[in-house]
Amino acid sequence: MTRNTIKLHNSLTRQKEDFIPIDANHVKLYACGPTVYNYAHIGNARMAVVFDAWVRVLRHRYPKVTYVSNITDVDDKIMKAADETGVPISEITEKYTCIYNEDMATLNVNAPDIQPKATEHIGEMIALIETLITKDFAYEAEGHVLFNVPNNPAYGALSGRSRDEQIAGARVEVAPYKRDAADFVLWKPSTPDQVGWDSPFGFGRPGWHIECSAMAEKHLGLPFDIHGGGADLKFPHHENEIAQSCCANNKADDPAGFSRVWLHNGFVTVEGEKMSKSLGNFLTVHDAIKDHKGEVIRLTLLSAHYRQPLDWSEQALHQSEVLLDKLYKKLESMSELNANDAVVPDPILSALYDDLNTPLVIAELNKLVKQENSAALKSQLLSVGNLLGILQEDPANWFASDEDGVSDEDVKKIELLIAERMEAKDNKDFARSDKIRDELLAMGIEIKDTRDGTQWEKV
RNA sequence: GGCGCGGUGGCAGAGUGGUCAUGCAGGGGACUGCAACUCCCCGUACAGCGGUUCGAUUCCGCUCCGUGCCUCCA
Repeated sequence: MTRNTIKLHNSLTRQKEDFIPIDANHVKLYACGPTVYNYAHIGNARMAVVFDAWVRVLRHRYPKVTYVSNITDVDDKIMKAADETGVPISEITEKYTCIYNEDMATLNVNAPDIQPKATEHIGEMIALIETLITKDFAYEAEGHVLFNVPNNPAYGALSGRSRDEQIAGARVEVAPYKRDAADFVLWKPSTPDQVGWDSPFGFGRPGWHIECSAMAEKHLGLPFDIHGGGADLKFPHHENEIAQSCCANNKADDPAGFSRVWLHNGFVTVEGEKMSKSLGNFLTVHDAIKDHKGEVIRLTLLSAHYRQPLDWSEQALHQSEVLLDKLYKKLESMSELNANDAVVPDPILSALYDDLNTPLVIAELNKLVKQENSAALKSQLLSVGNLLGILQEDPANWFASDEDGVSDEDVKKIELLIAERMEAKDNKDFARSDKIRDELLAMGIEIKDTRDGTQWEKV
C-alpha cells in the first residue's frame, strides 16, 4: 500500500483495513469520555492519550478532522457519590470535569474539538427515544423506556454475541418490566428528590447508552468515520449505541450505519490484572503526575501497541524517562540549529500509518537519536515529537525541573563546592575533590563531568 | 458456560515463512586521577505437541497457561 494510506484495525470487521474516510476533506471521530465523579486513573488516561495520538496522525494525513469526546455528567454513580458526600451533583461533575481536563493537558492531550456534556443534550436524547418508540424499537414500561432487542436482528454485530448467548450468560436478574431479557434501558424514572427531567415518558433521566448516540449524531451527523473507546465498552455500551442509532435512522440491518470504523484500546494492567476501581489496584493521574512528568506518563502509555494490554510499572516509566532525557539532550545540543520544514522520516510515518504502531516508532526514535546533529535531524525529531505529543518543551526547561526542590541558597552552595572541586582537581588534590563529591552526594546531589564542565542534578 | 485476546531473550515490547527489531537491566572495553556521563562491543528469544513446507517463532490443528467481556467500567 502507498504511504498515504492509513491502516487500522476495525473492531466491527475484526480486521486490519485501509481507512477510507466518508469525506476525505473532513474526517469525523467520536470517543467515549469519562463519567465524572472521581479522579481519572491511568486507564482513563490511556484512552485519552491513544485517541489524541490517532487524531494527530489523522490530522497529519487529512486537512480537517473533527474530534468529539463527551463528558458523562448524569449517571447513577454520580448520584451515589452525591448522596454519600452531601455535595450537589453539579458541583461534583464540574469539579471532576475540570480535574480531568487539567490532568489530560498535563499529558499533552489536546482538548477535543467538541466536548459535549450529557446534561446539555437531554432534548436530543428524548427525541431519539421518541423516534425509537415510533419505529417500534422501544417501549414504555413502568416509567421506563426500554430498547427491544429482538426487534433488531442485526444486534450483536460488534461484540459477536447472539442475543441467546447473551441471555445464557447473563448474571443479572431480569427486571420484571422487560419484555425480553436482553432489553436495555433508554430512560429511567427518577423520584422527585433525584436528578431528572420532564419528558413524554415522565420525570426521569437517560440511560447511559442513549447519551453517546444522541451526542455523536448531533455533533458529527450519521454516519461518521470512527468511533473509539476502551475495550470494555464494546459490550454492552457500543453494541447498544449501534442498535439505537441505526434503528432510529432506518439502518437497522446495517451496523456500520452509525460509525464505519470502531477502534478499541486495551487496558492498563497492574501485575497482569486490569486496573479498576473495584479491584482497588488503580492509580490516578492526579497522583502519578506528582512523581513523573506528564510526558513520561504519556510516552509510557504509548510504549505498547494501543490494542494490547499495558502493564504499569516503575520500570516502564524509567525506560520512557531515559529515552525522553536522551531526546531532549540531543535537542539541547542542537539548540543553535534552526529547524527547517517538518518532515517525518518514512519508517516512522509508515509505523504510525500502520494501525498506530507506536512501539515501532519508539524503536525508530532510538535509532534516529544516534544520528549526527543537523538542522534536518532537529526538524525530524520535533515533527515526530509533535505527532506523538512529546518533545514540545524547551530542552532547558525540561532539565530545569531536575533542580526542583533545591533552594536558591543551596544552588549557590552547590556551585561553590563544584568550583572548589575543580580547583582541587586542577591541583591534583584528588583526595579533596573526592571528599567534595561525597559531600554533594550526601546532600542528594549527583555530579557528572562533561566536556562543557561539571553538571549536577538532584537524585 | 458463551464470546474474545494473548503467551517472544532477566524485564518491557515490535515484527517476520529462510539476513538486524528496539529499549531497560546485566557483562566486557574505550574515556576518566577514580567515578558518573558518553561512546563501542556482547548475549544465539520466540509455551508444548503434531501438521503443511525444501525451510516455521511466523500458516493450520490440538494441548497447557494467562487475561478480558458477558454487571458499572477507558
